[in-house]
Amino acid sequence: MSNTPITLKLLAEKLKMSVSTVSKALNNYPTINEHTKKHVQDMARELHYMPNKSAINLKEKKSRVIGVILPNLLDHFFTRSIYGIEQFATQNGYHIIIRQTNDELEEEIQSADMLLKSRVDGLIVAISKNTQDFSHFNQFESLGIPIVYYTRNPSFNLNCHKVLGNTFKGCYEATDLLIKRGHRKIAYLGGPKMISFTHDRFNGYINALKDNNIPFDANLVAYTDFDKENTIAAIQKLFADGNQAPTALVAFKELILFDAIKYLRSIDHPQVKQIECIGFGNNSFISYLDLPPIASLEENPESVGENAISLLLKLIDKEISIKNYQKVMVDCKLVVH
Amino acid sequence: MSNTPITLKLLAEKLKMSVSTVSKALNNYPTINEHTKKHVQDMARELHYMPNKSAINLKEKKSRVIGVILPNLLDHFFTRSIYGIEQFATQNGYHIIIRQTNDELEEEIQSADMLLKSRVDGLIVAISKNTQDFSHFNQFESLGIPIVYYTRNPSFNLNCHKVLGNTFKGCYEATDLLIKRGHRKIAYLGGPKMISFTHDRFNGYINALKDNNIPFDANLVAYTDFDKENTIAAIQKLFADGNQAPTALVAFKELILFDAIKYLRSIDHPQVKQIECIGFGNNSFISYLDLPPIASLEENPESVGENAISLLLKLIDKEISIKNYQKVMVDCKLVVH
DNA sequence: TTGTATGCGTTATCAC
DNA sequence: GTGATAACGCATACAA
Repeated sequence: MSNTPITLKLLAEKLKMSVSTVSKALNNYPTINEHTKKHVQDMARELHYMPNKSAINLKEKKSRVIGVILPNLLDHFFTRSIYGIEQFATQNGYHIIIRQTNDELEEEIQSADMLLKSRVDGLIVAISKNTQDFSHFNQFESLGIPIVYYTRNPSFNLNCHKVLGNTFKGCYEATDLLIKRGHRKIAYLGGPKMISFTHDRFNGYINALKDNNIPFDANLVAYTDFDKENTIAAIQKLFADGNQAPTALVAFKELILFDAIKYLRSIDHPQVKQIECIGFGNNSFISYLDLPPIASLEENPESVGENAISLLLKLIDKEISIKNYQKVMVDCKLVVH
Repeated sequence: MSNTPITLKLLAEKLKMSVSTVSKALNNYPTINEHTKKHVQDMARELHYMPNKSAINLKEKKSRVIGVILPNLLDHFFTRSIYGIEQFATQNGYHIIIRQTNDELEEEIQSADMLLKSRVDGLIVAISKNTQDFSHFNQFESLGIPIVYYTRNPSFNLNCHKVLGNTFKGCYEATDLLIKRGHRKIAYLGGPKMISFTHDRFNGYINALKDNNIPFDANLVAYTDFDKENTIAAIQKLFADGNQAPTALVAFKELILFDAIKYLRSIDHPQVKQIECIGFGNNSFISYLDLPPIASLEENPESVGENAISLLLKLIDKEISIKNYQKVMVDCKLVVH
């Protein structure tokens, strides 16, 4: 029933002080007497005073809203990353607006436009699989609104802030494990070439082969994206030559492996039960699969998200200069099932 | 570079009008001349004028923030429902704060507290599996902050606004389909008894049996929650008597079926490949399973979420009186795989 | 039909 | 150390 929220003015009246003194006391101004400070703060706690965010934002000319652009919330990686972002944002008095692009550049552009109009204080972006042109993000930079790119990194080294998984290391360890288990024909199933899915992971794969003196075979490499047809085409390519067919697979995403195995079973591939797989994801559904990957690369999406927003808030607060481009790497973990 | 956002004042200066006229023109006040209106609106569009949300919220004494309390974002149902909520909220100028309770009452209470302090304009809640006492939500009601309960409904008929899936109908159709496929011993695997998981679904099951003249057998009913151990215990109970073991399963959640099948395989149950299952969920991972459910009950979570926030906004805007308790049902759809 | 003045809750710049 | 006052951007009661 006491439905008038308590304001500074009310607090001041109760305390028989001026609004400005109360404000300063609550904000720990050095010029305020310690005794008054305590008095004010006690009363504020007692009356459950909560500052009005809208008033502060108006005063500070901030929206306290962060925009997050990502391809898809049905991908567990992004859902989990949102969890990390949301937690950290809330703790720091920010809200987030999530926009899904369905991995389409066109929708990414629209999302950027919408978020610009929403006056976001900063942007966290996982680019779409075909984002090559970044001009739709220029307007943010020119307004001094910082952007942190996360998970997905433009292949060409754009000058930007980024938070990425250490997929090189992850892919190296996965490949190494498969080699240690006796595999020699290990295929690599890479993702969309435009983004970081490719380079770091591929290099990890290559380096593990090299360090174990296994010659690289270009026939054991294929690329796909998130479309099942492309994955099947890639698998067909890898298994085209029955004699040279791989005995193990490393994939840029675990989901791809599920499709791969499903396809190999559908064509009754004789070796399907022997093939060992590892991919990025560590999906909890693995435990229900008949032929599960032998290990997973846990990407710690919550941590990636948290690092992204943590960096973004530092940029917003100008603790880090917007031109001082940062690159943060988050480790993957090889989980053997 | 033009980093001073355009305000009403600037607009008024350019137009050589007063701020209030401009404001009224943009808000389509009837007292404003049509010609001036058009003039103002054209100029606003041209200069990309966007009203400052913080100022409006301050003026209107609203936070334009909706709190959403739910058990878990890793459950696809909730992720998808958030999608519906988020879309609708954004379109109407609201933001959402999501709090996960991990299905724990204690965390639910903390979340409610936190959201109250955030001055949310309304609340959307999916209660935890052991929420029986609702006193932590009383403070909202007494401040006139509306609450819509969704998906999970307190068993006892609390006077409240709710948006629920029509699980009765869904369960009826699922059971009916299994009967039509020749099953007579159909087990029902129910969820936590405190919430709506139980009653409506169970009644759907019972009614389908009755309408098909199949006697009800209490041995074919078991209850579990989201813990695997409890699910296994429930399955053990159902399959304790080899001769009377069910040949089909209806479950309150599809995920439960995955655990059930996994367990039955682990004990080499002779009939495991013949058992036909249906549950609520329609998870996309089904296509990777060796022994998938024969059908799924698609709950349309996006629609449930959208209905919840749509109702909530009407309550906030007082289009519906807060005491005029609403109940909205969203249909399920039986999807045969 | 348009303009003037006031206030929403807070912080900051002065003056006392 | 403390208090009056202006300002943030917008909406509206009231005056013209």
